[in-house]
Parts: sequence; structure tokens; C-alpha cells
Amino acid sequence: MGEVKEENERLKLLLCQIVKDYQSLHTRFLDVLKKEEANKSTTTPIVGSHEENNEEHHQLISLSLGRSSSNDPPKKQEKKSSKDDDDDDDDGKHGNDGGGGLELGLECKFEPDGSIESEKNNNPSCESSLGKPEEEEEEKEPTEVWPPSKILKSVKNGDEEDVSEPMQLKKTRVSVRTRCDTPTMNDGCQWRKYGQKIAKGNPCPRAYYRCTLSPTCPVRKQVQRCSDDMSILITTYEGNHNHPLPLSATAMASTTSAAASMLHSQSSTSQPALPTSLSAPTASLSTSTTHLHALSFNFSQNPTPSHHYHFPNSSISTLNSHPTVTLDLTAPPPPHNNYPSYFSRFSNLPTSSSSSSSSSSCLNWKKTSSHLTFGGPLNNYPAIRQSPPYMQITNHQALSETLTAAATKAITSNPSFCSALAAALTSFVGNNGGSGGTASELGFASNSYLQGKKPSSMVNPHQQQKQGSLLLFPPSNTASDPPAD
DNA sequence: CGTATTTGACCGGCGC
DNA sequence: GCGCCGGTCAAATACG
Repeated sequence: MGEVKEENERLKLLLCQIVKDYQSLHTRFLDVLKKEEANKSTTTPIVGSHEENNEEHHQLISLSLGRSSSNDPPKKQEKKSSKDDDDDDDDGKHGNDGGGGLELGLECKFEPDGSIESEKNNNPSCESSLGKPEEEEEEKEPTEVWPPSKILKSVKNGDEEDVSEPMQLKKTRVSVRTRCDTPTMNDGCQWRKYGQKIAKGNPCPRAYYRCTLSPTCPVRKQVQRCSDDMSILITTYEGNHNHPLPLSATAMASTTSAAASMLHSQSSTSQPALPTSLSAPTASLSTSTTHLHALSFNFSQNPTPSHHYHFPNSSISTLNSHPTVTLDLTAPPPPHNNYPSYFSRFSNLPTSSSSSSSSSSCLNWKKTSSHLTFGGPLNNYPAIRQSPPYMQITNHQALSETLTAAATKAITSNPSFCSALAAALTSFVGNNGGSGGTASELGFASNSYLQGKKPSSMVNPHQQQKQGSLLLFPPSNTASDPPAD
């Protein structure tokens, strides 16, 4: 109990810090927002997903990061927050919010008066696992992979989301192909090798690692050289961390969990929708065992033609027990795409790299011009769209954006992303031991977005370092993307 | 001496 | 039922 209390105190401090940072960032953000508004004062609505002329469109991602009390079905409120008269609100499908808006809801709601509804254990609607005890969080994480019988099948709360999910969901894997000289690419985590095997079809041995940052962390990774090209390292992640991650590890962790969640929702459209209802990207992936050479995502949004994203080097394999998202970051950039360093950043990190390199673990999206708006601070959010606090990101970009940016968008527009994001957030803040957890989580997420948006002007290095960086922030300014609108 | 890695054994799933 | 194969365990070994 003493330790727990101590931990709690520590987390509270962390939360306070993050909230503080968030508020200062938000202030700055509003300034930026005003400027942008001024720039595009030509009536272009924020949510205007007007015809993307191949290369540009407005896409709104609204992150509802408030904490909701248990009686508010998240679906409803997210839809509401996006558009009241949204036509699709049936439970089986992820609602498209209107006008090209993609909305992420994390089932969190803040009271308008600033008080935080913090019902850690009492909000079944909060599948995104914000504010959940560790165990529950793991349980609910759609991509969670439990180690075999060793870690006993812990008691499942009867009506948890996870219960209804098929087993295969827990085996979701995210595979990352990178060029890497070192035996393993440095993703910021600490791994312990527990096995090695020669897998069929590949002379190179496959190494098995488990995360050692926490003794109970269920995350595994497999590392294997590609038989065709020995310089390519295939790292396959499985599961989600159930502990705070070092800064340098948050990017990959959140990406993989988000990607896994994405796969989940893609491959299970017939399933009861996750309580988070957003415009669900419909991936044009075949079922069963088809490996695609590319990922294509359609953001089918109401009246407008769907936004289509193409991931030329990635694939999804929905093998029975191990549906896998493969992010191939090794191929040369296609002509129309300007590839950033993607994850190669990870592989390029010196093996000794720690979180000391302030924001080195962030993926840098150098292109894009996003219009990013916030729902305001915890207690004082301008009514940009609706009542609940949220973030809105409208991206003025499209296919010319980096693959990473596109992938992120695809992921973030996915309903299941909430879970992943929540996992990342909770991991970062240590499962929000304090009652004010959501506040800090919101702050953290916001800051992350801000970092992605204006790293230099909005966040000083210290803050970046302190707050960590969440991978899934929207793309930042683009060179190719004309500011005009 | 403590910790990490290696490596053969073991186990369970799956296909035949 | 059997064998293959992927994944994990755990004793032995290596390392600092």
C-alpha cells in the first residue's frame, strides 16, 4: 500500500505537470489557431471536407478526450459532437461523422465547469481504458495478447468489451520492416531474449523477445532478418504494454497498438462496433489469408467521395490466428510520395540511445499543413463544434503526404484507435493512478499533437522531453502543401 | 555473483 | 493419430 500510495503521488505530480504543460500549450495553440483562421478566413469551414482535389482535402479528426460518466454511451456523444443530424448512428457501424470529419472519442468527458468527471472504475463506457486499473486495461485492449497459461486468464469483467472479442483479436500483430544493421532495431523498449528458432522458409533465425520494463508486460516481439534481403529486419510486435513507457518507446508502441487496432476494426466489420464511433475507414483488404501489397483505406464520408489512402508498402494479413499489419518501411519512395524517415528513425537510433534525446523518438512529419483546433482546455473549451471537449484536426493534405502521416491518419480515424491511443496514454502516465488522470492524459495527447504541429514554436525541448511524444499526432507543416485554402 | 543469452526440450495448434 | 511447426520454457552457459 505504501508503494502504491507513493506511486500514486508520483503520478499525480506527473499529471499536474502535464496538465500545466497542456494549458500553456493550449494557449499557444489558440494563438496559432487564430492565425490560421485569419489565413483561411475565406469562409472555409473547419469541417469542410470539400472535394479533395486528389491532393488536398480537409479532414477532421476530433479527439474527444474528456471523460464521460458511465451513462453516456460514447457513440452517441461522439456523433453528437461531430454532427447532430448525422444519419448513421446505428450501433453496428462506426458512425461517419459529418462532412468529412473524423472524430475520435475516448469516452472521456469533462464537466463544462471544469470539474473532471473522474470515474475511474465506474465508466464501463470507457473502453478506451483511460483510467483503468492495469489489469482491466490489459483485458480490454483489443490487441492485447496474453502470454500463455502462465499469466493466468485473469478474471474478466463480465461485460467488458474484450469479452465479446474473438480470440484472434488478441493475436493481432504488427510487423515492421526496416533496414537495420543492428541485430534488433532500437524501439526504446527494453527486451529480453527468451528464445530463438529457425523458422521454416527462412534460414535466418527468428529471435523472440519479451518486454522487461515490467515483469508482467505481455508484449512480445519477434525479430528476424528477411531471407531475401539480409539488411531488412522484420520486427513483429504483439500485445500492448501495461506499464509506462520511456519516451523513446512511446512512438513505436502507440503506433503498433494503433495499427493493430486498425486491423482489428478492418477485419471485423461485422462485429459489434466498438463503443467509439467514428467514421470508420473501410479498408479494401481482402479477408482471410490474402497478403496485400498495399493498404488502401477509404474514408467514406457522408456526401463526399471517400478519401482514399494508399499504403504502397504495407499489407495486412488476416491469417486466422495472427492477423498482422505489416508496415514496410524499406521500399524506396514511390514517385508521388515523399517519404520521410518513417520508423527508420528507430533503427537508426544508437543502441544505447535512451530517452535523453529529447524528441528523437518522435516521428517527424515535415510535410503537410494541418489545421489543428482544440476543444479547449479542460474546463474552457471554445465551442468550435460541440459541447464535449475535443481536439479537432483538419488536415489540408492528401496523398502527397508522407506515408507515415497517411498511416497515422488512417489509424487515427479508426474507431479502434481510441483504445490504442488510450493504451498509449495510459502507458505513458502510468495508468493514471491519480484521480485527475484524464486531465493529464488529455494534456499529454494535446501536447503531442502540438508537438507534431509546431514542435519548435509550441513546445520547448524540455517540455517535449518531459511529456514524451506520442506518435500519433497529425502531420505538421508541409512544404508541398500550399498554405492557401 | 547476478543478469542476460543460448539452446535443446517441451507443448499446443494445425493439417494431413 | 501423427508429424510438423511455431512458440515458450528453463537449464546451461556466457558475460560483466
